[in-house]
Amino acid sequence: MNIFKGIKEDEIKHLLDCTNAVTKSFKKNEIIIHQGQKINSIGYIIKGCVKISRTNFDGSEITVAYAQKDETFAETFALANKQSIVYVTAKEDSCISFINVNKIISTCPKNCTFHKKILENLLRTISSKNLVLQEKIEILSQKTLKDKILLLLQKYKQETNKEIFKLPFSREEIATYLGVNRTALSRELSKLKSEGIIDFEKNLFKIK
Amino acid sequence: MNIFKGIKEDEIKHLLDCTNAVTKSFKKNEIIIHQGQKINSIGYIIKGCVKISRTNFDGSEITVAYAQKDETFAETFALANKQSIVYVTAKEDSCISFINVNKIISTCPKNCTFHKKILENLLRTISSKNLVLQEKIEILSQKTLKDKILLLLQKYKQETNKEIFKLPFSREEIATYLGVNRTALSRELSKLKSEGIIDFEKNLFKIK
DNA sequence: AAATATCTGTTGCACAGGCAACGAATTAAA
DNA sequence: TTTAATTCGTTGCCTGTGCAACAGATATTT
Repeated sequence: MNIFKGIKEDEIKHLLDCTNAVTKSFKKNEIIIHQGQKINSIGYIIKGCVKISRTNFDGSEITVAYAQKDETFAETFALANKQSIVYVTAKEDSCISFINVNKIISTCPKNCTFHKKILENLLRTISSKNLVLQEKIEILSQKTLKDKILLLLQKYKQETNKEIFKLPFSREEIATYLGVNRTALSRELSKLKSEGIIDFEKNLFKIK
Repeated sequence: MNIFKGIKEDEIKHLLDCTNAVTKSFKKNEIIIHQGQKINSIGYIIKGCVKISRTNFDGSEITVAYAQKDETFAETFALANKQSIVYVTAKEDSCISFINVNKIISTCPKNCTFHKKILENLLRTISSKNLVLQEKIEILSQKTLKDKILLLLQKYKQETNKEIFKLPFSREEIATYLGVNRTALSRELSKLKSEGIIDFEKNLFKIK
């Protein structure tokens, strides 16, 4: 699901026109949205991959999510016309279209027939983000690190639907996502491996 | 914000009609939505208060959120036409209208002018739920129980905008929400009190 | 190739917090 | 009022995990 699903190429172009969408390029590690920045446009990833995170009050970083090509971000703040509580950085060289959300919601002056479709897509997009957040909450709610790891792996296994699946994150990133210490993660992974519960080699994992 | 915001009483009635909404009553502690139940309607709370939670794979309970009068729940599952991964129970005697979400999205056959308004409201509702979930993630991402408690209290203080504010939850409920052990919560609360960082009496709290 | 930086795993130590057992206080039921 | 049930706080014990320090592996730069 993405906001342009079911909409033809030329209609997408038309839409980007009639909403005065602005497209920008960002280098790897460049900040796309700053924490505290007032937002009125959603970001649509034309090319690349971004990280959505926030600074904890103790200064540490909390990873909220990752988003890739064809996905959107900052919908929530754009809809509320609020300041962003997260910052968004380019994980690799990326290209982003910023689409004014009010122009999506309001009736198109040119009376585009696909406006309604976009609105419905936006609804479904935000809705599915909700599910993603709930999954993260489920993982974070696990009492032990062992359970957090296993749940995360299970979800990835389901997603990829493969016996051996790849986690596209560094150990540090996984630890941050789980909200735990990196070395504790390494220790627990090794333990799970020695217990024969999982197996892994670099970023390839397997649950037995 | 709720899905009927800005819509007149008689139009709401009209809408409930033209979407064939069904209204049901539930006793305290009665289950409104079961885990695994196929959902195609959103729940709109006419009266009462509900708890949204889920069963962890170890059998323990994870509280997702609470919802009150005029608020909605299960939008996410209804939109995806999916099975619910949460169950919803009445915290007190409640009255719920179930509104078929497809009838909200599709153009109204009677051509209601407020249909568009509802759709926009629904969008904003789901969007703001997103924020609520993110706040919970922020709390759960705190490394220590102390930080979790303080962040929770700060958020409630902000919400109520009062020096002394009430947490409408039992200790057990707070602990479940934070994903920690109840006695550990009590211990930490007492410690924070003795350190002079907070003060509390039953459910009334104060941050110094 | 050599030098440097980044990533990952290992281990010792300390302590936060889970769990069990208990008692006191409060509320509900008989 | 008495009894039972629920809620809340306290404490001892023990395990899980954060942290620091380090080493080896891998990737990047010069």
